[in-house]
Amino acid sequence: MELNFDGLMKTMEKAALSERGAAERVKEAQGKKARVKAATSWEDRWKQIFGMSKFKSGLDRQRAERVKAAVENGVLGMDVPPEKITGKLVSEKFRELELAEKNEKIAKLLKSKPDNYRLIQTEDQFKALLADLRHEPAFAFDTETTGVDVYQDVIVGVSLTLPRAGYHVYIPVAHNNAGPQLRRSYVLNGLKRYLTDPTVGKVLHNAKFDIHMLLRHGMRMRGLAHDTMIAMKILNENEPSVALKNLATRYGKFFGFDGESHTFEDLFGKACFADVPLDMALIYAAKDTHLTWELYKWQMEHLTKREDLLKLYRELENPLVDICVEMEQTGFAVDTAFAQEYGEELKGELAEVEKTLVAHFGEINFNSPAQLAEVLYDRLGLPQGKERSTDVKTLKGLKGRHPGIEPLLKYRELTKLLGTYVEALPHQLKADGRIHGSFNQVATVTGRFASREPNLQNLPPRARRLIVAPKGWLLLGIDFSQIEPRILAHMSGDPHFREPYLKGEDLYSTLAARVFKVPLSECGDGSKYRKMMKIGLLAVMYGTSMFTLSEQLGISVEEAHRFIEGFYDEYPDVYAFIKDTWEFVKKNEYVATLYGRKRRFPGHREQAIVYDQLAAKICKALGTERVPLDFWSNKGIPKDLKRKFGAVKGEVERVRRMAVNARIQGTAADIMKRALLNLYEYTRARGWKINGTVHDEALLLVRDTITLAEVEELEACMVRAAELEVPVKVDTEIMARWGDGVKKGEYKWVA
DNA sequence: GGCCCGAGCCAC
DNA sequence: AAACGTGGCTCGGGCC
Repeated sequence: MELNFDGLMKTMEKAALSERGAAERVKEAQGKKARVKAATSWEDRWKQIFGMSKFKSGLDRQRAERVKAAVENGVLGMDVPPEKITGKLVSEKFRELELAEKNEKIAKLLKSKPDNYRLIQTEDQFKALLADLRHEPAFAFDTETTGVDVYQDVIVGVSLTLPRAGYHVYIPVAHNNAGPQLRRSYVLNGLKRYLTDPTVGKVLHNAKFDIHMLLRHGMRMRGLAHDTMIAMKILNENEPSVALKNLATRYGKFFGFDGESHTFEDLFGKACFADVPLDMALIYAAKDTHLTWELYKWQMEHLTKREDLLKLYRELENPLVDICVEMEQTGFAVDTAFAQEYGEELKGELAEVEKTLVAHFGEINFNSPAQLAEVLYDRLGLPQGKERSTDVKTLKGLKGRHPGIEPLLKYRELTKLLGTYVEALPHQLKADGRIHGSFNQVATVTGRFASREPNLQNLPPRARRLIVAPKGWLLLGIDFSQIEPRILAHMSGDPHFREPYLKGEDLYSTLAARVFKVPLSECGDGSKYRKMMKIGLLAVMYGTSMFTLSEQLGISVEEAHRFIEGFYDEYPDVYAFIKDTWEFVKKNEYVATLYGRKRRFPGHREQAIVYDQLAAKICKALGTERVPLDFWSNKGIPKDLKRKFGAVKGEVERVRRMAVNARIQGTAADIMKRALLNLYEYTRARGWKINGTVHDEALLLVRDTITLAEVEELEACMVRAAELEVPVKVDTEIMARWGDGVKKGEYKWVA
């Protein structure tokens, strides 16, 4: 636990963790249903269904109309005749409530204006501000904009908090129908030397957004000292919302903000900030930087108590913000002609397959699992699992049973490729004809990047081919080879496991030969032993159950168990690594990566203690060393033990899997982030760009005059990012089209 | 018509 | 009772 306020954090983190649990959501939904049922009036019912705080859009008015209709038709079955609804349309009533609620919040907001919030509207006021800014080694900064599209919207005002001078300002520059305002260019020019000076610290909440917005107006901000959104995720990766106002509402009492802080949407709904009156805008916007600064100080209290986290934040996450901005700004070029052509080709294929499917199954929607299940299991009487699933695995199992299955699988493949990628990507182009997705450095609990709008990390090979390098440029893909097993080799310290890497042998072949006790010559590329070993090692790292592993390998559960036991016998330190992780997370409720990133599991200790105690009792009762694989069907386990153990088994084992995985996957993520920093330094000096990252691969945009020596220097940037006691290897692909390149040895170098 | 969720599936 | 970790997108279908 990083933050001191144990009770609060514990509750918070528990809530956050449970939010991830589907069971909790179901329970919540059931509770909601019950409350709705119990509501005695239409108003109550509305509240329960939508929540009073959510009155904001025209959409809700539409809903309201429907509620009214439902009331009138007696559908809701309530004893509230329509005429009793205050004589007005329901929608009007809601509009009234909505307005009243908003106005109340806004009135409260206006009344709350502190004396040190200042509106800057004249040149004199602005010059006085700049004079004070000269004495600030660091300040908080924020932009207000017409919207959240960083490639379309514009800045309508900026706010600053000057901590030494002790006041907070909002400078409107493009508000509609408002009082006197300075011009945007004048204000940005005045602030430029402070915003671009790397030695003047800027503190922002979600700096990436503001850096993009400043770039819209031709300014490159430098000198990000602290990003409170990112730091929050480092302090608590389970934080459910890192929206500034939500953090203020939740933690504000620890840094001087009592009561609720309303989000923009709460106060202004879908309005454009340019239309917000200046007095209101001041309080809202100046509060943003004010909050950001206080949150920053509070976060620093906690970070300084945890040197490892401070280091992780300062040296890794904070400088990465600039790289995220660069990746997003760079974007990906799409070969639209190829996309068009390929799309047509796929559509042609799809039409053929559809014809076949109609002949087999009739005119149904083949995209609908429900309709499909009805045809497959009810009409055609194919053998159904208990779940009537229509997923690929199930369908493959039914292949021999019906001639329509094969084309159905083909249909799935084609619609996925076409609908999710080939047709979708060209729609994502921005004004400059490139795709600018967003990369989020703190979206995952393990530290990996996430990518969205579109997700460029899950393009299948065939869709990657739509992405090309612009003329005069090349795409460079440098990926870490087997980074996760290498991390396991390093962290476990297992000398036998490290051996193949140190000797330059193939990992899986060597492992397979040892575990299966067959000559190395029988474990070469493509051999069944090597294949099994590869899956087996993945199972070890991901904590796969013996049941799943047996299915994957097509062997019995007992055989799978013997296989993994055999592996642990040969590599005892790997086993110890896993057991140590379990012990550590039981004791500390967190695990850490090689570079200090933490994943916390609040509340695990208690459950793990129960788990271990009950496991010991079961072993004693059975006279075995471990809880048997057939725990659930085992008749020898006393009923009450079975019930009690069953209650904690799933969750404890889940945490243990996540903990082991977080150490390995998280360390790999750290290494990639370190690599990106090295690459950024190298490419920036040459005007090249970092394009993106796909977990163990860095994508770069480089000039086509690049030399072999330069490629090798880029590779060195990657390799030296990993400080492992086993060699680290990278592979580079040189491409004009993503996924269609050559290895550096095969490339025809210009120079 | 938008929101939400599950099923299914793509990547590493 | 549940069986593999981390994500995001599309679709159908239910909701109002």
